[in-house]
Amino acid sequence: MAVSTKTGNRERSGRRRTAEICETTCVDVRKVASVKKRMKPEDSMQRIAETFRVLGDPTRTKIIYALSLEELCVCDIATLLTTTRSAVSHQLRVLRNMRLVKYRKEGKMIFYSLDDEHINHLFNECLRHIEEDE
Amino acid sequence: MAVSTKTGNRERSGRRRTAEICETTCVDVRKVASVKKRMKPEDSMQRIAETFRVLGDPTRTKIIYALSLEELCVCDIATLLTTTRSAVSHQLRVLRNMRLVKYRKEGKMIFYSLDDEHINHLFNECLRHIEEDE
DNA sequence: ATAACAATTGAACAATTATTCAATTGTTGG
DNA sequence: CCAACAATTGAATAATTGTTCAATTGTTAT
Repeated sequence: MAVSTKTGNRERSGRRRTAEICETTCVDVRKVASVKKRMKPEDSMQRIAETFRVLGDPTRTKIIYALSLEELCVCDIATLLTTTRSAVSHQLRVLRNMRLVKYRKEGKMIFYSLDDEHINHLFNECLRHIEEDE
Repeated sequence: MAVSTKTGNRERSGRRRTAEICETTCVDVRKVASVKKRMKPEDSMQRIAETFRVLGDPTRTKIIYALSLEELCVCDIATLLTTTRSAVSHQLRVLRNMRLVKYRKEGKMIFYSLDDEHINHLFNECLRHIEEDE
């Protein structure tokens, strides 16, 4: 949770004045204001963070990559990743909620696939990043 | 942690046979084998996941975006995000370890900036994804 | 040298979250 | 209708992790 530092959270230390000055002397006020103006709105940032976070779990990462190759059912994915159907199902729900995957019912089986091509691009861009240097 | 499901982890339920059959009947063995062959190696997956995970914290997301606009010192960032220098410093370390940001010393101040352009691309691709539908 | 201060670091705490197990839902075939 | 089974769901547990506070490091100016 974001908490303001400038407000007196050092009241009890007895050296309030020094502490407060310290908070601001090195700040380039003009620069900070300029960047602040150009920042994306808070909720956009939250959604970006959430998207990355969802892609940032190894199990989900693998599910996404597998689905970029082929449409698969829950059982296929569980077998592929050597984990339980339950674990896969839980993670698929997260991916569904973020609209990263879509599904198609066929009898009692449900086939999952990627929701759109952006996710593929994101993935490839990330791959390029990690494969690039050294 | 990945744990095999096929091995008898239902031994005590007394209905082992049924359970085991259930694990495999719906699996398209051929398809799974084909996907498995085309999957990236385990350590690549881990690094991709880790990269996304690091980008997936709101504080870090904002730091990254801010640095894509301008080179900033720790104090600037803390002011911009209304948080403590300590919190920012901790997160910058994470970003440094992942080689997502680089820094430059000038006196007792340290200026941070993005390490390469890939991160910008990743970010823009993600923005396009969240801004696209509805 | 010493005071001032930007930045880092470590430990502790609180919160989030991935997996497991068990139970349930919904669909198909006998 | 009932048995079989693919998939989902909820609760509990264990592990990870972000922030805070306090202390420390390293640099500059007096």
